[in-house]
Amino acid sequence: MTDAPDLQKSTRDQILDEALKCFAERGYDGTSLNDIAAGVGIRRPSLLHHFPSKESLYEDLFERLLSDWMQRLEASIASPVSGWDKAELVLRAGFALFADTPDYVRIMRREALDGGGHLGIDLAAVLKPLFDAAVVYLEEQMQNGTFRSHDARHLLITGYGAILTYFSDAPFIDELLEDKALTAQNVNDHCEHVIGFFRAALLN
Amino acid sequence: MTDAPDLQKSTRDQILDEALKCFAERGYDGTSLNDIAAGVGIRRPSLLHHFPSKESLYEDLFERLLSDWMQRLEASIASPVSGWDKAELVLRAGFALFADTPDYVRIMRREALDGGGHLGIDLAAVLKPLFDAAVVYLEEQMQNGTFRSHDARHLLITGYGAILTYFSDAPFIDELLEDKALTAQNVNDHCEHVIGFFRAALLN
DNA sequence: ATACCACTACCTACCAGTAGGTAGGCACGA
DNA sequence: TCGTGCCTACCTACTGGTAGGTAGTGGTAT
Repeated sequence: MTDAPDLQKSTRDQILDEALKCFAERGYDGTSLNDIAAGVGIRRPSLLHHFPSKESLYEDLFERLLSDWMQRLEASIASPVSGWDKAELVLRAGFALFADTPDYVRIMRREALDGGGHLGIDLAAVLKPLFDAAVVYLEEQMQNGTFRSHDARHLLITGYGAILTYFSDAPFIDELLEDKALTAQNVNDHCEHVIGFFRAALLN
Repeated sequence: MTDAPDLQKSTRDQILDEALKCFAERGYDGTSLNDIAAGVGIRRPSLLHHFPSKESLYEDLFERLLSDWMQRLEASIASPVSGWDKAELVLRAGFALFADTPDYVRIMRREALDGGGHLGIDLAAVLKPLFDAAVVYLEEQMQNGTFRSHDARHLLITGYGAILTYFSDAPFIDELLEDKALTAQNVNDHCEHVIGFFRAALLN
């Protein structure tokens, strides 16, 4: 409980930080416990003193990030604005979220690629309620003429892909842009672009 | 799509087929040569009789798929239509390409996630000329008023993410849609949606 | 104080299992 | 007879995980 000036993070937190980096960069199978332990500066058995297994370490990490995301997203979803402003708010919240946690994004993307199957947590099941709520919202806006008509489900999937990709594929996009994708400037440019693009597509 | 009778397929081609499936599903590190060999019905050393190493098998596969893609894309890019029709043509060509080769898409996505680093081939370097040409084309269309103004580079990245994601994350999207994402019907729906969405965003 | 105790965090040494890859032999068709 | 295609047997390196030991810490009874 001594919340004194944290000169140094606990070993456990250092492990989680390093694991996040490694899993994001090289994936679950591409990361060995030795890699993580070495990054922290301890031996593998010492790491396994803090987490009972590789899988449980990954699950801890994954669940923590997922609940972080849900909290932040729900905060913006619950806000009382409406119409385009709400869509823009959520888009901006998503961008800010991803920009803050690009390593999380890559892990999520890897999970989506694998179909979430290789671990206990079902990513899609957690996100589906949000998805369904967004579908209802979009269809309302389309029906009352605020938004142009699109297929709400496919629209959401398009938006999901458009935003997530910029962060998950950052190493690739670096090369296309001939510049670091994740600089504050470039992230901001992409955010403004996506919002402008969606506005152009949805509003008359 | 309807391949020639399997009886006629060389072992080498069977290996390439099985490797494609495995690498797409579980990634490079998640796939062992035993997995591939077992899928073909031979032992691992027999597989290594056809390919000198796991890495070279992967590279063969990857280069083959990349040149397939380039061929098909260039065919549609070279067509003499212009304005929105050209954008639509290329979008449709991309969709058809991805729909035909969803396993390739997942491998490409994995490669983009890893930054293409862990193998010799530089995906971004190959795609960059296409990217640059598309930027020039879009900026022309925007300047002469055919398209609304957007940041061409970010627009392309958005499009890339929107289309690729539907195929790469199919297992995840299955659950959101409560239906198989890759049925002909759903692929077609998504294609029409994306085209409608881009048309709405680009045309006045 | 001091001796004892329980506990944490780390270590070395080791395990069984599996990875990619090699060596060498056997069957068979040109 | 030679090359191809496949095999079994084996190698080394590394995986996740375990066993057992050792510092250091902090509380507590003497």
